[in-house]
Amino acid sequence: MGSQMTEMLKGTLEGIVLAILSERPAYGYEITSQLRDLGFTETAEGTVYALLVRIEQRGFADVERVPSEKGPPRKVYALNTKGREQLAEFWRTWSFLGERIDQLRTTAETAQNEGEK
Amino acid sequence: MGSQMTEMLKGTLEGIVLAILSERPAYGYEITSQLRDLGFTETAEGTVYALLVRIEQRGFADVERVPSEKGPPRKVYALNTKGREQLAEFWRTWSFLGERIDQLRTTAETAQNEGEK
DNA sequence: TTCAGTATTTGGTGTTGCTAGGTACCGGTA
DNA sequence: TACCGGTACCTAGCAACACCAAATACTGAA
Repeated sequence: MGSQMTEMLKGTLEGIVLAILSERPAYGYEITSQLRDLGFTETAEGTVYALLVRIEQRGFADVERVPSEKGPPRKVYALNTKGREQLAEFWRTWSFLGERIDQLRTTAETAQNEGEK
Repeated sequence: MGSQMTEMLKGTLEGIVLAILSERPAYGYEITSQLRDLGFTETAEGTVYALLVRIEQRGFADVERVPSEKGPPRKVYALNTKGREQLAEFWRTWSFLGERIDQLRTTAETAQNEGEK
């Protein structure tokens, strides 16, 4: 996808990563590949790492260094209480927005069809 | 709502306004109040006007100055072909994102419930 | 003439994801 | 040994976006 997706991910990517972390703790490289599997093939590695720094700084996750057999030590992020609250808030905001937009879509398309008669 | 919504609106507000314009031509002040009616009570006027400038500059809408009885002349924006294409692209991007996120939500909540057993 | 409502504009700010590169550790291969 | 691909993390600088604050301007009513 293109720049639309880039702009739309602003504000949602954080929620997406929080949701991934809510399933189980994970580290950056792992999250990046999970995002690829999810369909976000164009999300850059650097983006994920920067986001994780932010998540840690805001106290949404606890971090633990775990040695890896295949490379440098991993930084494993585990969602904590504050992070779960943030995720819940994300779902609320997402639902609100989704409802309005879906509503707008139906009325807009109806208006469109009326005009085509 | 708070800053979550602010960030989430990035990239979607343009689509929302394009959708509003797809129903019928409108001017900034009018769009602002429509947004309020839609539930976006915290969207600043300045934001809408800046967005409309962008929409015009990218050639998504044709603009016409129309005198008003109650104040300064209105700048009426009418969505054109390019704008409709952009709107269609917005719906595609939105659907894609929505599907992934909803999917993530269900799996995350399921995992959550499993953990609570 | 002051005020509220209508209507648009503009400069500066903070947050965000992306680009593009770098560092570092490991195993296998030439 | 030297090299390379896979793993794993970090960073500086950038562009886009929504928001804030304030200004301008036109109208009719108090």
